[in-house]
Amino acid sequence: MAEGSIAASRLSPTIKTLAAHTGYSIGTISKALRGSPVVTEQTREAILAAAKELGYQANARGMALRTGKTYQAAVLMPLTAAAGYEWDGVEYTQILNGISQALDGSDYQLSVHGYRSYEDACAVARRVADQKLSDGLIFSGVLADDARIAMLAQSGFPFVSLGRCRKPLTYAHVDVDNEWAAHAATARLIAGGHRRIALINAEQRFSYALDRIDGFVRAFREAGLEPSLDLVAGGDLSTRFGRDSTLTLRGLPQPPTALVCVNESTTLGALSALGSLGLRVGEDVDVIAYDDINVSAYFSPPVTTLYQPIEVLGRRLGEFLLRLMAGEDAARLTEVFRPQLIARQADNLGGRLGRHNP
Amino acid sequence: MAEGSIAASRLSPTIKTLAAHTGYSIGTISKALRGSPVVTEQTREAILAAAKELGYQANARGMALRTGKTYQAAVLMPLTAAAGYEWDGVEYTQILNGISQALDGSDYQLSVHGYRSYEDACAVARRVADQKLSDGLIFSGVLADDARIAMLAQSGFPFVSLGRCRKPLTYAHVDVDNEWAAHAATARLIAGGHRRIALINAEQRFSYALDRIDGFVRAFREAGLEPSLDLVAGGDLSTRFGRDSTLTLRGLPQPPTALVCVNESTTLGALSALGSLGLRVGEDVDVIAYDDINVSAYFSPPVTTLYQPIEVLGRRLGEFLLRLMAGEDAARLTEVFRPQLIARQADNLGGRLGRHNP
DNA sequence: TCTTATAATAAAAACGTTTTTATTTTTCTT
DNA sequence: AAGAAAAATAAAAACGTTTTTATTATAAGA
Repeated sequence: MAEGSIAASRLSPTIKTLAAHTGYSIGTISKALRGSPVVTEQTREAILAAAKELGYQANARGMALRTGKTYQAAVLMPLTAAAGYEWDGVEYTQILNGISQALDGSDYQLSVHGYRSYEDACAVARRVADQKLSDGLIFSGVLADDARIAMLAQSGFPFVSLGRCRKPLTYAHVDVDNEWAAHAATARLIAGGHRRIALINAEQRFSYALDRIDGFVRAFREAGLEPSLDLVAGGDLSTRFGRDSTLTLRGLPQPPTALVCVNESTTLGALSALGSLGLRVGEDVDVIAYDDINVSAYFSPPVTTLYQPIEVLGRRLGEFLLRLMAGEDAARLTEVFRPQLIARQADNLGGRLGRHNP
Repeated sequence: MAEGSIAASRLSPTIKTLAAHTGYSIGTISKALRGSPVVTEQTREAILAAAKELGYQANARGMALRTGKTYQAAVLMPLTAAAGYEWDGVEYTQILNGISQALDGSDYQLSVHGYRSYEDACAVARRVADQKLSDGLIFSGVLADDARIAMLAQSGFPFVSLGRCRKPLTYAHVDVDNEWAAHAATARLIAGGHRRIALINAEQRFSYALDRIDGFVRAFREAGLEPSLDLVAGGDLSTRFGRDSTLTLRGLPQPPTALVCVNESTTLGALSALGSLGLRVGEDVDVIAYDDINVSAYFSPPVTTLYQPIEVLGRRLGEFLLRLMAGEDAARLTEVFRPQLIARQADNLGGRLGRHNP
């Protein structure tokens, strides 16, 4: 008998197998499995026992067809195949890591949709929502005025964004307090005596790039100084960009004495540039980096960072999406993280400051 | 009339909508859409036109239920949430990138399944295959004797592995010629005069770790030398491991004068360790790194690497999986890539070698 | 004890496809 | 021009669920 049921379960058991095995109808089986109160406790137990014995697992496609749900949680992932940009998006592993952890144990599978440009991302988001390719969506790289947020918020499709746009819309999101972080880094360098401070930043269409400039400017203003806005470089956040922009900035008549780098990729490029210029971090130039994959400690020398493990944000993204899909109100599903300052350098050039600033 | 059809397509059109619109039966519609030869060219055209007009997109769940296919391509992704290991798996973004590119335009969606240990990976692989959660599977981190390969090859479930096991099985795979790469790096250092060479390697249960030791040993043997096997360190490939093992090795009575690092993460750790020991790359110690995300050029100083963009492997993984799922023979779907040597250092300590080797 | 309400379960319909079988229409033979 | 063969299409069944509706068994009320 045991062998019989094992043989029968060769091709995985369906609700019909359970029906045949228990004598109940498939409708009753379904209700018992879903925990409907109309079925007797005794019946449910018998069905659950049979399900366990046969190793029954509900067929996701059958459920999906009937309920209209997909049991998929989609993530938009930037694809950058261009040579020299291989570092771009290294943090995505950690984002997916976090989301995957959050989804673990839920009924949802994680599916990844690549995109190659912002326009592409919008098109993919629209397709996912229109065709109901998933029950919810997560994406990052939010613009100041982001069409995805506008579109999805209006259509009511569940989504959580990593980053906030600058429109007064209500939507679930997770973000880093970039204004605060840029302010903290800049203020620290100003306190160390720096006046010519560079900000190696993202392109200004990105919301977080603007946030960082805001914080950068505020730090100067609070110190009663004019911000060195001519030293704000905007670009893709590749290692190459970090290197090139650092070289360019250091070539100016009044070069920066300190750098604020907004991710680890640009930091690596900046350090590479400083190295090839023969400048030593902590002596000739100070660097403060933003770090989300805990890599700055291994640079030589280790640099001061604002550290916020992005995997934590990923986990929260996943949590929020699950809660959103379960019907929770998007307005309550928002969180902004403040990174932690990890001081590894004095940030005052060991006191030798003042050469460029009388 | 136009407004009517647009209004009707509010909730996406199904095959029934097309039937009503064209007057044909749903069976004929289906056949026309699938390109069956039994339907008249004229009919097909009419149906295709209607499909286009209404913006018809086949419902994946309906197809999946009927055909038993899932239209999902699954990837197993290692999750390492432990602090200090955030760099672990940075290359996964590029792997997913490549796979995603390959899948682009196909009917398959990319789904990601996380795992936390080898045992977990086996369990997930089994679940994916048993429950038909996807039509095919891609995974990496292959062991010398890998249960996933054995299991999947036997069951006939389509899969492509990134890496080869050491059992004589037939299965689709993509790999780097690790034996060749380790040999190339080691031979180059030997030619530079080095005799005490360290290999910062993965744990020896991994197939590629053994491959690298093979190449390492072969280089010594070909030079008529005894391999410095006491300088082979095995561990997780984290930055921390790279740092710690370098510190340990350099503390030996006869420390290595050169390091071969098997990925960029360990390289960063090793360079960090050398920096804090006050040793300069290219003067006190030579380093050759294996690099798959093109980052070594930005280290200070840039190190010589064996470069193989992993995104290319990812793309091939995706291609192979598609072809496998289309029925192609696994035996023909294998490719081994030889990385490119990018010389950025002399690798002979600028000639000052010989101190440790009389 | 006989209705009647209620609880428990069974049966049927539906989700959107593909595929098999049945029917109608057309074309070819003679 | 009638019948048979072939072609084209329609109808029905099936995939595995959930949900609605129908039926049966039980309990309550008089």
